[in-house]
Amino acid sequence: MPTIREVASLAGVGIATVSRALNGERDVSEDARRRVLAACETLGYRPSSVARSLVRGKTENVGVALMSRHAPVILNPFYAVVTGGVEEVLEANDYHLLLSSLKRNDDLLALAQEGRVDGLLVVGCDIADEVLEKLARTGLPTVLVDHSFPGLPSVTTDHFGGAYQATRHVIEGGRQRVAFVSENLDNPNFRARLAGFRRALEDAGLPYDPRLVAAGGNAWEGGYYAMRQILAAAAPPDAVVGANDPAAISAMRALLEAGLEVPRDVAVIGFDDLHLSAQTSPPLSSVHVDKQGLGRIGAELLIARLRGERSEPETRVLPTALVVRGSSGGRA
Amino acid sequence: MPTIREVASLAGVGIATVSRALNGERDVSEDARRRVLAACETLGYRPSSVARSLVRGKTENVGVALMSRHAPVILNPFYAVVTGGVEEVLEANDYHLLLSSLKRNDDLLALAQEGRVDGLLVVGCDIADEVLEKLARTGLPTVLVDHSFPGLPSVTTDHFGGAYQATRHVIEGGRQRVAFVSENLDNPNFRARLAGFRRALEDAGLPYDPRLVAAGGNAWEGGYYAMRQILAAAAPPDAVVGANDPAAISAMRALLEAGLEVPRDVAVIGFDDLHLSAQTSPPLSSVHVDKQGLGRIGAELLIARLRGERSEPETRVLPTALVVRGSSGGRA
DNA sequence: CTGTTAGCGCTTTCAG
DNA sequence: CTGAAAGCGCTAACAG
Repeated sequence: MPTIREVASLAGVGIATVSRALNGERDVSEDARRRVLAACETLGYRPSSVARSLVRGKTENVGVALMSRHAPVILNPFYAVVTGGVEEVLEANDYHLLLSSLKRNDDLLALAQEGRVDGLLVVGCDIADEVLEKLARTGLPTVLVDHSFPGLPSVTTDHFGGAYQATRHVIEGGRQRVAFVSENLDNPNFRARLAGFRRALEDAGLPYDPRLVAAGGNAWEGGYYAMRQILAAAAPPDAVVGANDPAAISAMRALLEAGLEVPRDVAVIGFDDLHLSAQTSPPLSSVHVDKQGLGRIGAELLIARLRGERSEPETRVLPTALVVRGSSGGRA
Repeated sequence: MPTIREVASLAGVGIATVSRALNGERDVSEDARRRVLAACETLGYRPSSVARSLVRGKTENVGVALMSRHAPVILNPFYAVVTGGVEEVLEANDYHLLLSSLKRNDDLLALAQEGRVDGLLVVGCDIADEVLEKLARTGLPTVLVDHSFPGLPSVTTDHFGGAYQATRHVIEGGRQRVAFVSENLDNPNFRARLAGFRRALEDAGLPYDPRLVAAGGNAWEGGYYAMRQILAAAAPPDAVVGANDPAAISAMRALLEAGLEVPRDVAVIGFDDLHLSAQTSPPLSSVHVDKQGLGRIGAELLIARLRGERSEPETRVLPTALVVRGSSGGRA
């Protein structure tokens, strides 16, 4: 790899002039600039981004850290779309995207402190608060996506409101025994969704029956097992709200196996509105989450911060939208 | 951010000792190492990866360049899975993944020459040969994924063989008028698939009718338009081979609209075996492509090269597998 | 307008 | 075993 010195000597100028010519400053004679450019061309020279980063103190890299138990993370249809939104904005702003799937909490701090990136987008809510605390203290510009934490800017979804919408929707369709299935009930986002579900029940004057709420494990099949638990514990519900689409979809399977028909016997609605949800039969109703917007806005927030335009932690909550398809239709 | 100098003075040693202690060399007294580690801890120090990269001449970053007309590229279900495979291997080998979606051919060369990455995985076959030529000349360790080019190591799929399998499959099912629908016929991979299709026809003693081959544009709906073209130009085929799954799926829609039933009237089979293909109704038969394997093996090839273990360009062709589902079933 | 110089933070000889 | 010193390739004052 040629260096700036070789370019300088070939062009017959000093290295500072090469630097100036390449960085588009105007204090360079047309003649010198031409010679420099020509030398770069023949040598195939490009300034080393590493050397440049060292002296300028910034890398133009943004880290996207997705923590998940399911690796590789990019295969998760939710996060893949979020990442797509991030990608779009970073690219438009000439930042490079460093994709990092964190196996251990420690990896995040290492990434934040080794100076490989100018800022960090932390996606998902599987990060321990204690790590977030330390992360905030590093001072590295950071934005949380799909998660929030005091002291850190973030962009999230209106989980409570979305679940409220979904639940009210099935109730308005005439359902009275509404169940809630989830992969787990620890995830803060799922908890918020459950809270919205309960509030909707309450507002409709419907009783809350704990036997109609279950978690079946952190996997695609979680909803299936949750549904079976519910079916085993009580009389079948006439509606099911899934904490997310996979939970709802796999719950449908359990319903089917139990001889229940969707939506005739049981209305089903999911949450997230993944692309694949429209493909099930019957097509799954869902609560639309602006996944790309999450990524896009997260990246925008971070970039504003990198440019020094913003400082105080800012929180953005994206609204949801009810998407009614066949699975939550009225009774036959 | 603390520097090595601060750590050194806090620990009461020279910076060289700090460096040695942190890089696990043994020429450091237990006592000194302990003091250094303690100092790092209290200061929250991590060596700057940028400075380290500059002196060591490597970044531990690997670039993944996906060129596509469809941005953001990660939303493409094929490449997303390929990237997942890459991610898995890079992470296991402590490389960071720099995701780069190239808008212009020029971006690739810039990425290759600015020293931000130690090696490059170029995914997809939308890169101009002339750019690949230049890329090879940069000397940066590079592996092509899902594409090949003389002089560059690569990992690809047996497109010809896969299409041959698919076509023979429908012929063995008793079909005689087999069509081929694609997004375009310029993409070298699609051309290879078309060639496999033709060979299968030939080997079965079936005539090749150009009116049964069409391209409908580079979009999800490409297969739909291609199918309509074919339906308009000739008597309906009794089987359709899609150059990829999206083409096959959208072709099914055109068939349906024309009053043809799948698979009774027309057998349909795709190529790639995307996750979503199993969800259509009837579920789409397809030629399975080991997408994760493409990414995984590409990354392995690159890493071997970065470690200096390999040198001569090596080409790997991954086999395909026929996946029979409902769409290519026998006539009713 | 231009060249010289001093680092950016680290690793790595090279003498102690 | 350890510290001083020399860069890695570049940018940014600072004098011409």
